[in-house]
Amino acid sequence: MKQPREVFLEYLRKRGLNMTPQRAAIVETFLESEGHFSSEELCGRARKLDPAIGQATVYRTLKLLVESGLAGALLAGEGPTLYEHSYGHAHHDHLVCLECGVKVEIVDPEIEKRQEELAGAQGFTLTRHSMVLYGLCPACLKRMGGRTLDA
Amino acid sequence: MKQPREVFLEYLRKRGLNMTPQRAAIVETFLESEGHFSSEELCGRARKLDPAIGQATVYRTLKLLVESGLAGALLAGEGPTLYEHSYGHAHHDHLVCLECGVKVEIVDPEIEKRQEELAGAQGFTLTRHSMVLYGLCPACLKRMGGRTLDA
DNA sequence: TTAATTGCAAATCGTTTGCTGAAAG
DNA sequence: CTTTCAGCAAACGATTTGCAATTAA
Repeated sequence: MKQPREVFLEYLRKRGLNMTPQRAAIVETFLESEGHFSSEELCGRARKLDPAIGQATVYRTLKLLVESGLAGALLAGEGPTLYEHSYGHAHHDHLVCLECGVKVEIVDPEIEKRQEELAGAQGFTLTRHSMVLYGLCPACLKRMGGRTLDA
Repeated sequence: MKQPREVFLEYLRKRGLNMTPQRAAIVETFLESEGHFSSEELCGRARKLDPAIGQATVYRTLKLLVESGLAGALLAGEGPTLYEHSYGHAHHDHLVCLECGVKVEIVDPEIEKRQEELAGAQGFTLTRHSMVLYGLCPACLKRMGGRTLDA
């Protein structure tokens, strides 16, 4: 499997785009970041490499990262879009705690298979999907005791 | 099963809120609307009953409709939030065509069950979930022939 | 009378875009 | 040279909010 930087460079080449110090810094920062993070967070981190980097450039580069297949975007209904690594990662869905926001990645071939079947039954060809399960994580469940949830 | 207007009135009462002509017009319009629609669309329709209704009031009333259980909100990653009837409707997920935007509602007890299992395996208690399958509907599939999709 | 409600306009928030100078090939 | 880029600030779209003037109970 090619390494991510190579994938990105190839993507740029294919599109007739250039590598620049800013893009390099952002990609570098992206590759070093773990979990889920927003464009703004990434910008903050990238500025440690180059304080002059603009938020707009980060947005533009994130778009390239997504298109190149290195990054995945989680359109959170609430708040900013979160990004994550997607190169070399199997597709996964998310389990989110409504209290503390912790996110757990889950994979289930059975659900994936059923999704294909359901789509097929309607004559659809699936491209992608998003599934997010919301609830309470074990820690919050314990911490809140039996009280109701209405955050 | 109580009728929706009654449900809404009870909800208002319980919260110490008042019924007003504007709320009545918006609820009425909501109940007559089918499928998925945005706050703005609903506002446009409600103005046929009362042209002075403000967009802000529609947003505020939609929030009440959701809280009362009459409406469900689809946090579309793209564009405005779409609303639909949820009172007396079984939970369902969505199948969306990336080309023409048509939305099909799907229900599958098997997936619902599997979701509970997956969440339980992580110690989570599920409150709700959202699942959206994206792809091409039969019509677009045919219309586009074998061409690639990169809209 | 008294809290709830309205419409408006201004404010937010995340994200995109127009612009002008700078830089990559 | 000729695009492509960068950074900035202004523009955007959806939604929320402050406010002063009504209105419901």
